[in-house]
Amino acid sequence: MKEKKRITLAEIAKKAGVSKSTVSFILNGKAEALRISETTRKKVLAIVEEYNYRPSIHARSLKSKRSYTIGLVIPDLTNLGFASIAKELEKHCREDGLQLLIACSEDDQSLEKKVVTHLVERQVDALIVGSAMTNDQFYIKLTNQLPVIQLDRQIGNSSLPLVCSDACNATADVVTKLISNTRQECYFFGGQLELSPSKQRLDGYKLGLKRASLILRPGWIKHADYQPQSGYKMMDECIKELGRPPYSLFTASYTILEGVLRYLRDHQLLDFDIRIATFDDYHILDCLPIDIDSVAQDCTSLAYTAYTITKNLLDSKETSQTQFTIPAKICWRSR
Amino acid sequence: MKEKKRITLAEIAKKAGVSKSTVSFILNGKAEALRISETTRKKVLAIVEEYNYRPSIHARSLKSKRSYTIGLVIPDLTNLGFASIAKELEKHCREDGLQLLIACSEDDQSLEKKVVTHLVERQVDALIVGSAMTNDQFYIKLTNQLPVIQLDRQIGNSSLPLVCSDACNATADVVTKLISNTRQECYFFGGQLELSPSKQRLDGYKLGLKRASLILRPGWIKHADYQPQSGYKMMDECIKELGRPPYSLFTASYTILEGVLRYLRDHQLLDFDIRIATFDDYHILDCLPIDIDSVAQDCTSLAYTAYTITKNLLDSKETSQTQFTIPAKICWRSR
DNA sequence: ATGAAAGCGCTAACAG
DNA sequence: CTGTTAGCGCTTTCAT
Repeated sequence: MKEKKRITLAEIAKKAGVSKSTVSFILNGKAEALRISETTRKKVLAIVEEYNYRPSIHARSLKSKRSYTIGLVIPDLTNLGFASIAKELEKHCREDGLQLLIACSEDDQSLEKKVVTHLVERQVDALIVGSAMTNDQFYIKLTNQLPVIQLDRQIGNSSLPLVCSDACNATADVVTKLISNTRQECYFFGGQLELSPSKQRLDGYKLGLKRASLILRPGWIKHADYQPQSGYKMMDECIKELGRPPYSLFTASYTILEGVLRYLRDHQLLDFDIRIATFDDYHILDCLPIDIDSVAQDCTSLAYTAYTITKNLLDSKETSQTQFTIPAKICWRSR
Repeated sequence: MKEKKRITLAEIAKKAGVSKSTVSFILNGKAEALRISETTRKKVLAIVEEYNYRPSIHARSLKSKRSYTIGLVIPDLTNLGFASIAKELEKHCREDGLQLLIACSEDDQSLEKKVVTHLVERQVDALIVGSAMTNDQFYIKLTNQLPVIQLDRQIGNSSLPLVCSDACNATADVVTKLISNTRQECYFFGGQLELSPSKQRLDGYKLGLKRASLILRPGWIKHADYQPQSGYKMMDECIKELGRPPYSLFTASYTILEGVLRYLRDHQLLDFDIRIATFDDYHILDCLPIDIDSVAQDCTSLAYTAYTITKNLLDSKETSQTQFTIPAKICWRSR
């Protein structure tokens, strides 16, 4: 590996017959502010072009105290929603010459602290987090070093900048529809209640019941985590309690739904007349024997909004609003 | 944002009453090589600890010509297989104090070049690519700057280091089983033939036919790309040709399978007695009315192997073998 | 309108 | 065994 040494600013300056600062100014768009002659500018740019010069990001970072990177911490890259968001953010960053650093927390608070610390040591200029924390104190402390933006999940009722979906209303709509089919029973299988999206989905469910004038019965709401196995187990419990599958059911995530479906399949209940709706949309829902309405988050918009806030904060543009709610879409499939 | 200035090497050295180099050596594990006294070492480490000193990665990079980052280029982060690999790689990197930089190419060759160029400008120490190229010339050129490792896809028959699944054998097994159920017909729906995994899957299919002593009929093999719509379309064509769904079918990816399933659903054919097997494993396959055998790549092992090769190349440990084939697993579901 | 020069924080060769 | 010192490539203030 013969390190093909890249050309440096100094060499460009020499070739152009000007000083390093001149080149630097031109490259950083400070040419007119300093009234550098058009001639010099053109000449320098030509040489830069010719030698395909690229400034060293590290030298620049060292000097300017910025790393031109943004950290993204999410629970899990294999979760389609977070992966979509990551992909969008990466694109926006790249288009602006930034680099996105992605790290996963596995929804483990201590691992989350660890990966965040790593990113901070890497001098990320800003941090976007889908946090598993229940307290924003850790992030508040970071706040005097860099902007921290909450994505998809609110930590407690933290006042840090936030972008998340309006899960409540869409969930309520879907649940109301679920009930409207003359079913006087509707279960809810959810994940960890400590996570803000869980609360919202539950609130939406309750609102849906209310709108359908259905009174919540004890036992209808089950909570575990977002693993498929948990969905399986909740279904098992539920059936043990009822002696049959519930007439209708809202699952608070696709993963929980998977567990439920697997249960139904394992027990040959896919034909049973059960109505299901779920949070999260996946293409495969179009292919199932059961028609499942779903709430789809607008990942593109979540990512775009989070990115915009981050940029504004980095440029320390004063933004009055820092908490954003993105409407969720509903994919209707039920008749 | 009052930039809480972090403490520097120089300050640590002063506090410890030693020189910068001493501290640097101690921190870089070169203490014993230089026989630095245990006393000094302890003292320095104590101070480092006390002030929670962290070296500036940028200063270090500037000096040492390494960025302590590895670039990963994949077609799409929302593809579960690639996301799993990315997640594993990120973990390995983090544990070694490296940072993984992830970028998506969207399977677009010119975008791929662009993102690679970005990563190279960021001075990544190595590059792991799931490439959409058909010619390795672009990467060969990079090779004199940094190690390039092919992941999951081989570019042409490039001799660059490579880690990929043994798709052929597992596919053959699954196809043989598919046919064994006394069906004398077996279709294949695949993606872009230019991509090496496509070829392998096709080879596996042919091998499977041969093992089952079934002669390939013209028209059985269809190729488009890996989009669900393509699966839908291929199914449509197929049914138009046959006047009924095929008796058995191998889909070369989960996405193609989705398209097929959607077609079947849209046309109320889910009950038709069709046998399907697919490449890629997803939990949801356990929940479908059709029992679909699937070939599952071992992402953990793919990632681990790729990472190990990369590390060896970075430490320029001579490794004789640079091309690795990871066995794929089969998830049997059919009776 | 342009240049000189002082670092940013670290590594490593060289000198003691 | 430890200290001195010269950069790495860039930004930016201050001169000219």
